[in-house]
Amino acid sequence: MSGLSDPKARLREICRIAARVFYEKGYDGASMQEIAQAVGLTKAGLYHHVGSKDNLLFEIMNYGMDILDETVLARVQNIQDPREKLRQTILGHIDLIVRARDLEITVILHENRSLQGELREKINCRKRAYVNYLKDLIAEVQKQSGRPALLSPTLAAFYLLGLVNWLYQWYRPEGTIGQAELGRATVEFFFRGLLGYTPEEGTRASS
Amino acid sequence: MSGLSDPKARLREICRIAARVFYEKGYDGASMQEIAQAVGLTKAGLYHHVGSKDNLLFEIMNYGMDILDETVLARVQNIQDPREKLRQTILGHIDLIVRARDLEITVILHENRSLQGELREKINCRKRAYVNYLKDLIAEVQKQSGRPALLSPTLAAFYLLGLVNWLYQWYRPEGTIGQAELGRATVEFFFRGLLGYTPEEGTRASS
DNA sequence: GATCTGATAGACCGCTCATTCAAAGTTACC
DNA sequence: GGTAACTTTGAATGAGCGGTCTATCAGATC
Repeated sequence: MSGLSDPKARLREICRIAARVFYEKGYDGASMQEIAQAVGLTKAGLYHHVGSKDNLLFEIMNYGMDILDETVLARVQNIQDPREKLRQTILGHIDLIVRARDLEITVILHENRSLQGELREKINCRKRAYVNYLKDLIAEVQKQSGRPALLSPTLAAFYLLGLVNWLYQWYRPEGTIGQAELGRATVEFFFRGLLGYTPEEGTRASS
Repeated sequence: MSGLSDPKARLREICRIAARVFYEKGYDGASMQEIAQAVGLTKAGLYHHVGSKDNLLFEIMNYGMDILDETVLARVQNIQDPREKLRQTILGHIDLIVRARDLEITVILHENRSLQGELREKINCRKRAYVNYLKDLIAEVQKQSGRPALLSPTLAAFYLLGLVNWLYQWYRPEGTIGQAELGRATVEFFFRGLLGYTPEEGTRASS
Protein backbone atom coordinates (compact mmCIF):
# COMPACT_ATOMS: atom_id res chain seq x y z
CA MET A 1 0.00 0.00 0.00
CA SER A 2 2.95 2.35 -0.51
CA GLY A 3 2.67 5.14 -3.04
CA LEU A 4 -0.90 5.94 -2.28
CA SER A 5 -0.51 9.16 -0.38
CA ASP A 6 -3.86 10.61 -1.39
CA PRO A 7 -6.47 9.43 1.14
CA LYS A 8 -9.16 9.48 -1.54
CA ALA A 9 -7.14 7.31 -3.85
CA ARG A 10 -6.38 5.05 -0.95
CA LEU A 11 -10.00 4.64 -0.13
CA ARG A 12 -10.76 3.86 -3.76
CA GLU A 13 -8.12 1.19 -3.84
CA ILE A 14 -9.55 -0.32 -0.70
CA CYS A 15 -13.00 -0.20 -2.27
CA ARG A 16 -11.77 -1.95 -5.36
CA ILE A 17 -10.20 -4.77 -3.42
CA ALA A 18 -13.07 -5.05 -0.99
CA ALA A 19 -15.51 -5.13 -3.88
CA ARG A 20 -13.75 -8.20 -5.20
CA VAL A 21 -14.08 -9.94 -1.88
CA PHE A 22 -17.74 -8.95 -1.60
CA TYR A 23 -18.38 -10.07 -5.15
CA GLU A 24 -16.90 -13.43 -4.39
CA LYS A 25 -18.29 -14.06 -0.95
CA GLY A 26 -21.30 -11.78 -0.80
CA TYR A 27 -21.59 -8.93 1.62
CA ASP A 28 -22.55 -11.04 4.60
CA GLY A 29 -20.32 -13.90 3.64
CA ALA A 30 -17.24 -11.74 3.49
CA SER A 31 -15.58 -10.86 6.77
CA MET A 32 -13.70 -7.73 7.58
CA GLN A 33 -10.76 -9.93 8.44
CA GLU A 34 -10.71 -11.31 4.90
CA ILE A 35 -10.99 -7.87 3.43
CA ALA A 36 -8.26 -6.55 5.65
CA GLN A 37 -5.99 -9.35 4.53
CA ALA A 38 -6.79 -8.73 0.90
CA VAL A 39 -6.01 -5.06 1.37
CA GLY A 40 -2.79 -5.84 3.20
CA LEU A 41 -3.70 -4.40 6.57
CA THR A 42 -4.90 -5.69 9.84
CA LYS A 43 -8.56 -5.33 10.62
CA ALA A 44 -7.82 -2.40 12.88
CA GLY A 45 -5.87 -0.79 10.08
CA LEU A 46 -8.81 -1.24 7.76
CA TYR A 47 -11.14 0.32 10.30
CA HIS A 48 -8.96 3.38 10.28
CA HIS A 49 -10.02 3.95 6.70
CA VAL A 50 -13.61 2.82 6.80
CA GLY A 51 -15.92 3.43 9.69
CA SER A 52 -17.81 0.19 9.48
CA LYS A 53 -18.65 -2.65 7.16
CA ASP A 54 -21.82 -0.84 6.20
CA ASN A 55 -19.90 2.26 5.42
CA LEU A 56 -17.48 0.31 3.28
CA LEU A 57 -20.35 -1.04 1.25
CA PHE A 58 -21.72 2.44 0.86
CA GLU A 59 -18.38 3.75 -0.32
CA ILE A 60 -18.09 0.95 -2.85
CA MET A 61 -21.56 1.59 -4.20
CA ASN A 62 -20.98 5.31 -4.30
CA TYR A 63 -17.78 4.69 -6.17
CA GLY A 64 -19.69 2.43 -8.54
CA MET A 65 -22.11 5.22 -9.28
CA ASP A 66 -19.17 7.58 -9.76
CA ILE A 67 -17.69 5.19 -12.28
CA LEU A 68 -20.99 4.98 -14.09
CA ASP A 69 -21.18 8.76 -14.19
CA GLU A 70 -17.60 9.28 -15.31
CA THR A 71 -17.24 6.53 -17.85
CA VAL A 72 -20.73 6.35 -19.26
CA LEU A 73 -22.79 9.44 -18.67
CA ALA A 74 -20.04 11.99 -18.99
CA ARG A 75 -19.01 10.52 -22.31
CA VAL A 76 -22.42 10.66 -23.91
CA GLN A 77 -23.54 14.01 -22.68
CA ASN A 78 -22.43 15.89 -25.79
CA ILE A 79 -24.09 13.49 -28.18
CA GLN A 80 -27.05 15.23 -29.73
CA ASP A 81 -28.73 12.35 -31.50
CA PRO A 82 -30.92 10.48 -28.99
CA ARG A 83 -30.45 7.14 -30.72
CA GLU A 84 -26.70 7.45 -30.78
CA LYS A 85 -26.71 8.68 -27.22
CA LEU A 86 -28.74 5.70 -26.10
CA ARG A 87 -26.58 3.37 -28.09
CA GLN A 88 -23.40 4.68 -26.50
CA THR A 89 -24.98 4.59 -23.08
CA ILE A 90 -25.81 0.94 -23.50
CA LEU A 91 -22.35 0.11 -24.79
CA GLY A 92 -20.76 2.03 -21.94
CA HIS A 93 -22.88 0.27 -19.38
CA ILE A 94 -22.11 -3.12 -20.85
CA ASP A 95 -18.44 -2.25 -20.75
CA LEU A 96 -18.71 -1.71 -17.02
CA ILE A 97 -20.47 -4.96 -16.41
CA VAL A 98 -18.24 -7.21 -18.40
CA ARG A 99 -14.83 -5.68 -18.44
CA ALA A 100 -12.39 -7.08 -15.99
CA ARG A 101 -11.12 -4.10 -14.12
CA ASP A 102 -13.97 -2.90 -11.96
CA LEU A 103 -16.77 -5.27 -12.75
CA GLU A 104 -17.20 -6.24 -9.12
CA ILE A 105 -17.91 -2.68 -8.18
CA THR A 106 -20.64 -2.23 -10.69
CA VAL A 107 -22.20 -5.60 -9.97
CA ILE A 108 -22.32 -4.82 -6.29
CA LEU A 109 -24.65 -1.98 -7.09
CA HIS A 110 -27.37 -4.64 -7.18
CA GLU A 111 -26.88 -5.44 -3.53
CA ASN A 112 -30.21 -4.18 -2.30
CA ARG A 113 -30.52 -5.77 1.03
CA SER A 114 -27.64 -4.99 3.25
CA LEU A 115 -27.36 -1.26 3.09
CA GLN A 116 -29.87 0.43 5.37
CA GLY A 117 -31.24 3.79 6.27
CA GLU A 118 -29.79 7.00 5.04
CA LEU A 119 -26.89 5.45 3.18
CA ARG A 120 -29.23 3.20 1.26
CA GLU A 121 -31.41 6.09 0.33
CA LYS A 122 -28.44 7.99 -1.01
CA ILE A 123 -27.47 5.18 -3.32
CA ASN A 124 -31.07 4.55 -4.34
CA CYS A 125 -31.40 8.18 -5.19
CA ARG A 126 -28.44 7.96 -7.54
CA LYS A 127 -29.78 4.76 -9.06
CA ARG A 128 -33.15 6.34 -9.64
CA ALA A 129 -31.47 9.25 -11.35
CA TYR A 130 -29.87 6.82 -13.78
CA VAL A 131 -33.17 5.05 -14.41
CA ASN A 132 -34.85 8.38 -15.03
CA TYR A 133 -32.10 9.37 -17.42
CA LEU A 134 -32.69 6.16 -19.36
CA LYS A 135 -36.44 6.67 -19.36
CA ASP A 136 -36.18 10.17 -20.70
CA LEU A 137 -33.68 9.20 -23.33
CA ILE A 138 -35.78 6.26 -24.42
CA ALA A 139 -38.83 8.49 -24.68
CA GLU A 140 -36.83 10.79 -26.94
CA VAL A 141 -35.78 7.90 -29.12
CA GLN A 142 -39.36 6.73 -29.40
CA LYS A 143 -40.46 10.20 -30.33
CA GLN A 144 -37.66 10.50 -32.84
CA SER A 145 -38.85 7.37 -34.57
CA GLY A 146 -42.05 9.11 -35.56
CA ARG A 147 -44.01 5.96 -34.75
CA PRO A 148 -46.41 5.24 -31.94
CA ALA A 149 -44.60 3.95 -28.88
CA LEU A 150 -44.82 0.19 -28.56
CA LEU A 151 -44.30 0.24 -24.82
CA SER A 152 -43.77 2.73 -22.04
CA PRO A 153 -40.31 4.24 -21.53
CA THR A 154 -40.41 2.97 -17.97
CA LEU A 155 -40.89 -0.64 -19.02
CA ALA A 156 -38.27 -0.27 -21.68
CA ALA A 157 -35.78 1.18 -19.22
CA PHE A 158 -36.23 -1.74 -16.86
CA TYR A 159 -35.99 -4.23 -19.69
CA LEU A 160 -32.74 -2.61 -20.71
CA LEU A 161 -31.44 -2.85 -17.17
CA GLY A 162 -32.43 -6.49 -17.08
CA LEU A 163 -30.58 -7.24 -20.29
CA VAL A 164 -27.44 -5.46 -19.21
CA ASN A 165 -27.31 -6.17 -15.51
CA TRP A 166 -27.93 -9.87 -16.00
CA LEU A 167 -24.86 -10.15 -18.17
CA TYR A 168 -22.61 -10.84 -15.22
CA GLN A 169 -24.58 -13.99 -14.57
CA TRP A 170 -23.65 -15.63 -17.82
CA TYR A 171 -21.23 -13.63 -19.92
CA ARG A 172 -17.62 -14.78 -19.95
CA PRO A 173 -15.09 -12.65 -21.80
CA GLU A 174 -13.11 -15.75 -22.66
CA GLY A 175 -16.20 -17.33 -24.22
CA THR A 176 -17.19 -17.41 -27.86
CA ILE A 177 -18.66 -13.92 -27.99
CA GLY A 178 -16.36 -10.93 -27.96
CA GLN A 179 -17.36 -7.83 -26.11
CA ALA A 180 -17.84 -5.79 -29.26
CA GLU A 181 -20.16 -8.43 -30.69
CA LEU A 182 -22.03 -8.61 -27.42
CA GLY A 183 -22.44 -4.85 -27.39
CA ARG A 184 -23.67 -4.75 -30.95
CA ALA A 185 -26.09 -7.62 -30.47
CA THR A 186 -27.48 -6.19 -27.26
CA VAL A 187 -28.00 -2.74 -28.74
CA GLU A 188 -29.76 -4.21 -31.74
CA PHE A 189 -31.89 -6.54 -29.68
CA PHE A 190 -32.92 -3.70 -27.47
CA PHE A 191 -33.73 -1.34 -30.32
CA ARG A 192 -35.81 -3.97 -32.06
CA GLY A 193 -37.69 -4.62 -28.84
CA LEU A 194 -38.17 -0.92 -28.29
CA LEU A 195 -39.00 0.30 -31.77
CA GLY A 196 -39.78 -2.78 -33.79
CA TYR A 197 -36.69 -2.23 -35.89
CA THR A 198 -33.10 -1.23 -35.52
CA PRO A 199 -32.45 2.34 -36.60
CA GLU A 200 -30.22 1.22 -39.42
CA GLU A 201 -33.12 -0.83 -40.71
CA GLY A 202 -35.57 2.02 -40.33
CA THR A 203 -35.24 3.28 -43.86
CA ARG A 204 -35.74 -0.18 -45.32
CA ALA A 205 -38.89 -0.81 -43.34
CA SER A 206 -40.50 2.40 -44.54
CA SER A 207 -39.84 1.71 -48.19
CA MET B 1 -46.68 -27.45 12.29
CA SER B 2 -49.45 -29.87 13.05
CA GLY B 3 -51.29 -31.57 10.24
CA LEU B 4 -48.28 -32.09 8.06
CA SER B 5 -47.71 -35.77 8.54
CA ASP B 6 -46.02 -36.33 5.19
CA PRO B 7 -42.31 -35.66 5.67
CA LYS B 8 -41.98 -34.48 2.10
CA ALA B 9 -44.74 -31.95 2.49
CA ARG B 10 -43.19 -30.93 5.75
CA LEU B 11 -39.88 -30.31 4.13
CA ARG B 12 -41.53 -28.27 1.41
CA GLU B 13 -43.26 -26.09 3.93
CA ILE B 14 -39.98 -25.55 5.71
CA CYS B 15 -38.38 -24.68 2.37
CA ARG B 16 -41.09 -22.19 1.60
CA ILE B 17 -40.70 -20.42 4.89
CA ALA B 18 -36.94 -20.56 4.85
CA ALA B 19 -36.92 -19.19 1.31
CA ARG B 20 -38.73 -16.14 2.56
CA VAL B 21 -36.16 -15.56 5.25
CA PHE B 22 -33.32 -16.10 2.78
CA TYR B 23 -34.98 -13.79 0.30
CA GLU B 24 -35.22 -11.11 2.89
CA LYS B 25 -31.90 -11.45 4.62
CA GLY B 26 -29.77 -13.22 2.06
CA TYR B 27 -28.33 -16.66 2.55
CA ASP B 28 -25.44 -15.54 4.73
CA GLY B 29 -27.42 -12.85 6.45
CA ALA B 30 -30.12 -15.24 7.55
CA SER B 31 -29.41 -17.35 10.59
CA MET B 32 -30.70 -20.78 11.31
CA GLN B 33 -32.14 -19.39 14.51
CA GLU B 34 -34.28 -16.96 12.56
CA ILE B 35 -35.40 -19.66 10.18
CA ALA B 36 -36.23 -21.97 13.03
CA GLN B 37 -38.32 -19.30 14.62
CA ALA B 38 -40.11 -18.59 11.38
CA VAL B 39 -40.83 -22.29 10.95
CA GLY B 40 -42.01 -22.60 14.53
CA LEU B 41 -39.30 -24.91 15.80
CA THR B 42 -36.15 -24.59 17.74
CA LYS B 43 -32.91 -24.65 15.86
CA ALA B 44 -32.25 -28.23 16.86
CA GLY B 45 -35.71 -29.14 15.64
CA LEU B 46 -34.99 -27.56 12.30
CA TYR B 47 -31.78 -29.54 12.03
CA HIS B 48 -33.76 -32.71 12.40
CA HIS B 49 -35.40 -31.92 9.09
CA VAL B 50 -32.51 -30.43 7.21
CA GLY B 51 -29.00 -31.62 7.59
CA SER B 52 -27.31 -28.28 7.35
CA LYS B 53 -27.80 -24.74 6.17
CA ASP B 54 -26.21 -25.69 2.89
CA ASN B 55 -28.53 -28.58 2.50
CA LEU B 56 -31.51 -26.38 3.21
CA LEU B 57 -30.45 -24.06 0.41
CA PHE B 58 -30.06 -27.01 -1.89
CA GLU B 59 -33.52 -28.27 -1.03
CA ILE B 60 -35.02 -24.86 -1.66
CA MET B 61 -33.32 -24.56 -5.02
CA ASN B 62 -34.28 -28.06 -5.98
CA TYR B 63 -37.83 -27.28 -5.03
CA GLY B 64 -37.60 -24.13 -7.13
CA MET B 65 -36.57 -26.16 -10.14
CA ASP B 66 -39.43 -28.59 -9.40
CA ILE B 67 -41.86 -25.71 -9.41
CA LEU B 68 -40.46 -24.47 -12.69
CA ASP B 69 -40.83 -27.94 -14.17
CA GLU B 70 -44.34 -28.49 -12.86
CA THR B 71 -45.89 -25.14 -13.45
CA VAL B 72 -44.11 -24.03 -16.59
CA LEU B 73 -42.56 -26.83 -18.54
CA ALA B 74 -45.19 -29.46 -17.88
CA ARG B 75 -47.87 -27.10 -19.04
CA VAL B 76 -46.31 -26.23 -22.35
CA GLN B 77 -45.11 -29.63 -23.37
CA ASN B 78 -48.15 -30.47 -25.46
CA ILE B 79 -48.13 -27.22 -27.35
CA GLN B 80 -47.06 -27.92 -30.91
CA ASP B 81 -46.57 -24.41 -32.20
CA PRO B 82 -43.08 -23.24 -31.23
CA ARG B 83 -44.10 -19.61 -30.96
CA GLU B 84 -47.03 -20.37 -28.75
CA LYS B 85 -44.91 -22.72 -26.71
CA LEU B 86 -42.28 -20.05 -26.20
CA ARG B 87 -44.89 -17.48 -25.39
CA GLN B 88 -46.48 -19.66 -22.75
CA THR B 89 -43.09 -20.53 -21.34
CA ILE B 90 -42.26 -16.88 -20.91
CA LEU B 91 -45.61 -16.12 -19.33
CA GLY B 92 -45.26 -19.08 -17.01
CA HIS B 93 -41.79 -18.06 -15.96
CA ILE B 94 -42.90 -14.49 -15.34
CA ASP B 95 -45.72 -15.81 -13.26
CA LEU B 96 -43.22 -17.55 -11.00
CA ILE B 97 -41.09 -14.48 -10.60
CA VAL B 98 -43.78 -12.00 -9.81
CA ARG B 99 -46.61 -13.84 -8.19
CA ALA B 100 -46.76 -13.71 -4.49
CA ARG B 101 -46.90 -17.30 -3.39
CA ASP B 102 -43.50 -18.77 -4.08
CA LEU B 103 -41.59 -15.93 -5.60
CA GLU B 104 -38.85 -16.18 -3.03
CA ILE B 105 -38.12 -19.73 -4.03
CA THR B 106 -37.71 -18.94 -7.66
CA VAL B 107 -35.67 -15.83 -7.00
CA ILE B 108 -33.32 -17.76 -4.78
CA LEU B 109 -32.38 -19.86 -7.78
CA HIS B 110 -30.04 -17.00 -8.64
CA GLU B 111 -28.01 -17.52 -5.53
CA ASN B 112 -24.84 -18.71 -7.21
CA ARG B 113 -22.27 -18.26 -4.58
CA SER B 114 -23.14 -20.11 -1.46
CA LEU B 115 -23.90 -23.59 -2.66
CA GLN B 116 -20.74 -25.58 -3.25
CA GLY B 117 -19.53 -28.82 -4.67
CA GLU B 118 -21.82 -31.60 -5.67
CA LEU B 119 -25.01 -29.92 -4.58
CA ARG B 120 -24.19 -26.87 -6.64
CA GLU B 121 -23.49 -28.96 -9.66
CA LYS B 122 -26.85 -30.68 -9.33
CA ILE B 123 -28.71 -27.40 -9.39
CA ASN B 124 -26.52 -26.02 -12.17
CA CYS B 125 -27.27 -29.08 -14.20
CA ARG B 126 -30.99 -28.46 -13.89
CA LYS B 127 -30.54 -24.82 -14.71
CA ARG B 128 -28.53 -25.65 -17.79
CA ALA B 129 -31.28 -28.00 -18.89
CA TYR B 130 -33.73 -25.13 -18.76
CA VAL B 131 -31.40 -22.85 -20.68
CA ASN B 132 -30.92 -25.52 -23.30
CA TYR B 133 -34.67 -26.00 -23.56
CA LEU B 134 -35.04 -22.27 -24.18
CA LYS B 135 -32.26 -22.26 -26.74
CA ASP B 136 -33.73 -25.10 -28.69
CA LEU B 137 -37.20 -23.63 -28.61
CA ILE B 138 -35.90 -20.25 -29.69
CA ALA B 139 -34.02 -21.85 -32.55
CA GLU B 140 -37.28 -23.47 -33.66
CA VAL B 141 -39.09 -20.18 -33.50
CA GLN B 142 -36.40 -18.52 -35.56
CA LYS B 143 -36.60 -21.30 -38.12
CA GLN B 144 -40.35 -21.08 -38.17
CA SER B 145 -40.15 -17.43 -39.03
CA GLY B 146 -38.56 -18.28 -42.34
CA ARG B 147 -36.18 -15.39 -41.95
CA PRO B 148 -32.47 -15.36 -41.31
CA ALA B 149 -31.72 -15.44 -37.59
CA LEU B 150 -30.87 -12.01 -36.22
CA LEU B 151 -28.90 -13.40 -33.30
CA SER B 152 -27.86 -16.73 -31.91
CA PRO B 153 -30.37 -18.75 -29.88
CA THR B 154 -27.88 -18.75 -27.03
CA LEU B 155 -27.72 -15.00 -26.84
CA ALA B 156 -31.46 -14.77 -27.15
CA ALA B 157 -31.98 -17.28 -24.35
CA PHE B 158 -29.77 -15.30 -22.03
CA TYR B 159 -31.43 -12.06 -22.97
CA LEU B 160 -34.76 -13.64 -22.16
CA LEU B 161 -33.48 -14.78 -18.79
CA GLY B 162 -32.19 -11.29 -18.14
CA LEU B 163 -35.55 -9.74 -18.93
CA VAL B 164 -37.49 -12.17 -16.79
CA ASN B 165 -35.15 -12.77 -13.92
CA TRP B 166 -34.51 -9.08 -13.40
CA LEU B 167 -38.20 -8.47 -12.85
CA TYR B 168 -37.94 -9.13 -9.16
CA GLN B 169 -35.62 -6.16 -8.86
CA TRP B 170 -38.17 -3.66 -9.98
CA TYR B 171 -41.62 -5.10 -10.56
CA ARG B 172 -44.26 -4.45 -7.92
CA PRO B 173 -47.64 -6.15 -8.31
CA GLU B 174 -49.28 -3.21 -6.61
CA GLY B 175 -47.72 -0.82 -9.11
CA THR B 176 -49.26 0.61 -12.24
CA ILE B 177 -48.65 -2.42 -14.43
CA GLY B 178 -50.76 -5.48 -13.96
CA GLN B 179 -49.24 -8.89 -14.39
CA ALA B 180 -51.11 -9.67 -17.57
CA GLU B 181 -49.94 -6.43 -19.13
CA LEU B 182 -46.40 -7.14 -17.98
CA GLY B 183 -46.54 -10.58 -19.51
CA ARG B 184 -47.87 -9.33 -22.80
CA ALA B 185 -45.37 -6.48 -23.01
CA THR B 186 -42.46 -8.75 -22.15
CA VAL B 187 -43.44 -11.40 -24.69
CA GLU B 188 -43.81 -8.77 -27.38
CA PHE B 189 -40.59 -7.03 -26.51
CA PHE B 190 -38.75 -10.29 -26.61
CA PHE B 191 -40.25 -11.41 -29.90
CA ARG B 192 -39.44 -8.10 -31.51
CA GLY B 193 -35.88 -8.36 -30.28
CA LEU B 194 -35.63 -11.93 -31.46
CA LEU B 195 -37.35 -11.76 -34.79
CA GLY B 196 -37.67 -8.09 -35.64
CA TYR B 197 -41.41 -8.30 -35.32
CA THR B 198 -44.03 -9.81 -33.10
CA PRO B 199 -45.68 -12.85 -34.69
CA GLU B 200 -49.05 -11.13 -34.81
CA GLU B 201 -47.39 -8.34 -36.75
CA GLY B 202 -45.68 -10.72 -39.10
CA THR B 203 -48.31 -10.61 -41.78
CA ARG B 204 -48.42 -6.84 -41.74
CA ALA B 205 -44.70 -6.45 -42.18
CA SER B 206 -44.65 -8.68 -45.19
CA SER B 207 -47.44 -6.78 -46.96
C1' DG C 1 13.58 18.74 19.75
C1' DA C 2 8.64 18.92 20.78
C1' DT C 3 4.19 18.34 19.19
C1' DC C 4 0.67 16.83 16.33
C1' DT C 5 -1.54 13.94 12.95
C1' DG C 6 -2.34 10.01 10.34
C1' DA C 7 -1.60 5.22 9.82
C1' DT C 8 -0.96 0.73 11.63
C1' DA C 9 -0.86 -3.14 14.86
C1' DG C 10 -1.75 -6.72 18.65
C1' DA C 11 -4.91 -7.87 21.76
C1' DC C 12 -9.30 -7.89 23.16
C1' DC C 13 -14.58 -7.49 23.66
C1' DG C 14 -19.30 -9.09 23.58
C1' DC C 15 -21.86 -11.42 20.79
C1' DT C 16 -23.56 -14.61 17.17
C1' DC C 17 -22.91 -18.33 14.28
C1' DA C 18 -23.83 -23.40 12.51
C1' DT C 19 -23.92 -27.49 14.51
C1' DT C 20 -24.30 -31.21 18.01
C1' DC C 21 -25.86 -34.07 21.86
C1' DA C 22 -28.50 -36.25 25.40
C1' DA C 23 -32.89 -36.11 26.94
C1' DA C 24 -37.75 -35.49 26.71
C1' DG C 25 -42.15 -35.59 24.37
C1' DT C 26 -45.37 -37.44 20.91
C1' DT C 27 -47.23 -40.68 17.77
C1' DA C 28 -47.92 -45.11 15.67
C1' DC C 29 -48.13 -49.88 16.02
C1' DC C 30 -48.67 -54.38 18.18
C1' DG D 1 -50.05 -50.95 28.05
C1' DG D 2 -45.49 -51.42 26.13
C1' DT D 3 -42.33 -50.39 22.66
C1' DA D 4 -40.24 -48.39 18.75
C1' DA D 5 -39.91 -44.68 15.78
C1' DC D 6 -40.24 -40.08 15.07
C1' DT D 7 -40.05 -35.26 16.57
C1' DT D 8 -38.64 -31.69 19.41
C1' DT D 9 -35.96 -29.41 22.98
C1' DG D 10 -32.44 -26.99 26.17
C1' DA D 11 -27.96 -26.49 26.64
C1' DA D 12 -23.60 -26.45 24.99
C1' DT D 13 -19.49 -26.10 21.71
C1' DG D 14 -15.69 -24.02 19.12
C1' DA D 15 -15.20 -20.81 15.79
C1' DG D 16 -15.81 -16.54 13.95
C1' DC D 17 -18.04 -12.00 13.66
C1' DG D 18 -17.90 -6.57 13.63
C1' DG D 19 -15.90 -3.51 16.18
C1' DT D 20 -12.78 -1.21 19.88
C1' DC D 21 -8.79 0.08 22.61
C1' DT D 22 -4.14 1.21 23.70
C1' DA D 23 0.25 1.63 21.95
C1' DT D 24 3.61 2.61 18.54
C1' DC D 25 5.64 4.56 14.52
C1' DA D 26 6.51 7.75 10.70
C1' DG D 27 6.16 12.05 8.75
C1' DA D 28 5.10 16.93 8.85
C1' DT D 29 5.27 21.29 11.11
C1' DC D 30 6.79 24.73 14.30
